Amino acid sequence: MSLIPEPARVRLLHIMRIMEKFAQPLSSSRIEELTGWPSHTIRKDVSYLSGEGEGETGGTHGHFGGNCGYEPRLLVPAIRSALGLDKEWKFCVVGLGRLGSAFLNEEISGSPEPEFSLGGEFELAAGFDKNVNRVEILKSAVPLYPAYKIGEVVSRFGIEIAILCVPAGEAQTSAEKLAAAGIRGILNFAPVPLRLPPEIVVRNVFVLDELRELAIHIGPSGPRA
Amino acid sequence: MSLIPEPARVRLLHIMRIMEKFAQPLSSSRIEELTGWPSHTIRKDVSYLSGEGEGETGGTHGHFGGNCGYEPRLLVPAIRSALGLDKEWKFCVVGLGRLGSAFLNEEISGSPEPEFSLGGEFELAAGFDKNVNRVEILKSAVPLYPAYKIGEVVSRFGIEIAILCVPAGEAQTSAEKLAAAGIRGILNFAPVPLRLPPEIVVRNVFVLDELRELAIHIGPSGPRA
DNA sequence: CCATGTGAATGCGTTCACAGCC
DNA sequence: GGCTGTGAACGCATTCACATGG
Repeated sequence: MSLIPEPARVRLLHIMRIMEKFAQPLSSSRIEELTGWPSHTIRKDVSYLSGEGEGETGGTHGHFGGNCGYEPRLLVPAIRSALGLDKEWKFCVVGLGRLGSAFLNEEISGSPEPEFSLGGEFELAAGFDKNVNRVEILKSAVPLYPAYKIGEVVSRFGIEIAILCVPAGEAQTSAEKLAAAGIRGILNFAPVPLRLPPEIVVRNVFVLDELRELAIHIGPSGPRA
Repeated sequence: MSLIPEPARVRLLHIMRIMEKFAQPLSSSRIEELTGWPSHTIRKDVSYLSGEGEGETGGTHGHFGGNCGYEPRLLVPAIRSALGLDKEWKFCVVGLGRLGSAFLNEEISGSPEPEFSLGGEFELAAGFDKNVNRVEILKSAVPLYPAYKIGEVVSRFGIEIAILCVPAGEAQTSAEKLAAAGIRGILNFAPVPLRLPPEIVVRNVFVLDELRELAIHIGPSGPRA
């Protein structure tokens, strides 16, 4: 079932994001301009979709549009369903410092611009913080709870994903609380690796590593060292 | 010079991070436990270092430690130099909303715990925001400036990297300002791709995509769909 | 035994080149 | 001509298996 290579799935994810903002058809070469990935790679990635679950037309041409490019109306749902994203996910934010609170109100940054919305497929269902004061002071459209209620709230609301924004020293214990509560995936912004049962999917965002990778690509004295 | 495969460099980066916190030697199998990467992969990655610039011992054994594992004192500097990280980098934060301000004071989250420090190799040299009010109100150990001073400050201080935390609508213009000022790398948290000259290295952190990738790995009804 | 170290084989994603369709 | 679509060739990272040293 999961025959699509992971790098291809990541690209399809980005392609989907771009297409969501367009109504007109987008050709593979136009997508190349927008993403930097070669057009044949895009075509190959899209071709994985036809090989999968939805063998509709049976022809060898134009599954997702005519000769002018890919039709967002056709491609976006196909990607969503092939990637298993045609589902509503509930997630929570654990740790409401400056970073964690940035995710409240379904925003990613400190601005109310709609482009920052997380979109319809992920619903922010709760926020948690160890500091009861902060929980009560922070204004938020989503309900906030003290950290000791993680177990109760996560399982009651069926929250499956958590964004972990606590300090490094609390990350492991917070993660274990989430695991015990039945969480299934954690997006970890705390700069420490988490030790969890393998059935729990962890994705790390280590800002220091990101800076270092940038530095690697820049090189000591130019774009290519 | 850059013969080390990129995936290997990323792993070496993480290995370096882990070793920085240890004084005792770490064996490849111990690193496997900590990272999940197989020990032979770690050994292969380390072996790339010997093939590169530093052909020191000439032997076929124990470049970076004895028979008890890798010596952090030896391995960490070797990785740093092989990856071109033995240099001080100045960076700035553009956009001081909740997300951007989380990076002030060299912290990554809203907590003053030292583990969140970005370490010695990256120096936060400035913060910028379009909103002059915010620039004046925010307390910070690093100097803050209104956004129109980006060009002046970046070139004067020799800032080479920027963390971009502005709303999507401002991202492209902010990035162009940075580019004109001579920035060489951008860590982009704004959820839009940036169109910049190819000599400028861009690394995107799209939280929505991270959530989606998590969801992909979790699958519709279990760890593996 | 334990550990690292590394050429050689394997496997997989990318790239190519061309076929099919408008 | 444009485009999508896809099997096949290619190249590179991973993995294996074994050599080397303590």
